[in-house]
Amino acid sequence: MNTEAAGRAGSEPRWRIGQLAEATGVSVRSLRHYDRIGLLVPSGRNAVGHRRYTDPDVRRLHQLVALRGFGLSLAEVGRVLDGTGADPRELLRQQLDQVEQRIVVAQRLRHTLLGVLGALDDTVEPSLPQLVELIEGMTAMQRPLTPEQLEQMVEERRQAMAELSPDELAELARQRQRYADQLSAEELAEMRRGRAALLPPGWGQPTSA
Amino acid sequence: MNTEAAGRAGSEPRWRIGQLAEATGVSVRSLRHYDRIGLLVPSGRNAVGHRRYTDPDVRRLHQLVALRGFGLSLAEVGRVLDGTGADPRELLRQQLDQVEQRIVVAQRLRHTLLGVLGALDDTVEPSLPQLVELIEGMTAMQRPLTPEQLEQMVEERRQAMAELSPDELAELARQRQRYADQLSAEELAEMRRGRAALLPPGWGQPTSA
DNA sequence: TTGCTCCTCACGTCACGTGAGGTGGC
DNA sequence: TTGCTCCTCACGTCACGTGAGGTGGC
Repeated sequence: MNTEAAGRAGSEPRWRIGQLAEATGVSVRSLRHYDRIGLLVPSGRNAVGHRRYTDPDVRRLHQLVALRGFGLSLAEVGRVLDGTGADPRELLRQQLDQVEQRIVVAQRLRHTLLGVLGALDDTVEPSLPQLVELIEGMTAMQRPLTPEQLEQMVEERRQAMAELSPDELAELARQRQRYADQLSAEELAEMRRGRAALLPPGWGQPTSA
Repeated sequence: MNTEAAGRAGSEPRWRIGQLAEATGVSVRSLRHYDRIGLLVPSGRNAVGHRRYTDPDVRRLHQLVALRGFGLSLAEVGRVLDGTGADPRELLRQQLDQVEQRIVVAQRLRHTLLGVLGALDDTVEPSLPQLVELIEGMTAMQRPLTPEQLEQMVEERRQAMAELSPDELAELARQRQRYADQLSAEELAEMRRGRAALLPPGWGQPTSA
């Protein structure tokens, strides 16, 4: 009597791959991939080979997505779901360690980037070689620029400045302001600290046009 | 007169690939890779085809490593070094954005992991399905477990508890303590908060054996 | 003369994305 | 009957790692 009475046995409302993808946000391609590697093999196929997922399949998919979200590899996810392999809590602890490492590394990189950007924002359109030299000096070399390098950059900057029209200067100032407006107070402070570390004393003040 | 007088012309002390790798920490395989994709083509080869790097090549390598360290792809690095492509400062700003995004995501994940681990440390060897259910409940579903789910887990835990020998219980307590000792006060606090979010009120207190 | 270094394929990694070319389902 | 969905290859991604099999350099 019901609309589209599905097979009664064991409640098997079967999902098509596209429906499942739409409902879970997992791509069709990913679902096929999980099938191929044996991580999530649909319980059935229809007569022409189309995948049909059952509710338990869907449940496994949810678990898969949750574990994958913790950064486990698909191989690890498979081992956890199948009860093989190490204590999953140990895996989660390792993930925690890795995430904390990643945070530290990313924060260090953020600091360096702010420093370099701070130094660059103090320059007027440095030439590419100059810029690369600056980056090189700040990172690979792990030390501030030498006074001679700096003097040369300053001189070249002065030259470039002198060749700019008032309009161009105004545009540069606007650009810089737009960028500064996007930064938080904390980021600006960090940028200043980074610049201070790179440049010799007395170079901290922005050349307010 | 000198030992191994190299070619006088333009100071060309040529490096072998192995020496360069040793000196810079970049693998031989990476150097060959950079050669193949045209990012760092050694200035010469000897009679039998061995790569020979000049000082300018080494300089470019240093710059390459610095830029790569900012998270630029090798394609972007190539464009910056060759002066093609967009303003490198714009690239660095994009990298900054990405790094900050990564930090936020990683911190969120860290928080979730601490919450799950906190909840798991309150249980006695949950079965794999239970554990996966817990993880599923905390993440994919974005909501705490229902009272029924929780009640079932509690009951199963009680069963598991009852089947443990005193020695096994003591070992469990030791394990848990060892893990807690590795955590900072801040992490423990965050873990408690995570657990509080997962479990209904009144479930916060660790069952101190 | 013996290692040591170097060479070029070429497949593997990881989790899919992206067509190509074709067939059934609603 | 027309789209829409689904199918299976199979190559591409990204930055290399890792042998295989072989030849010159010190």
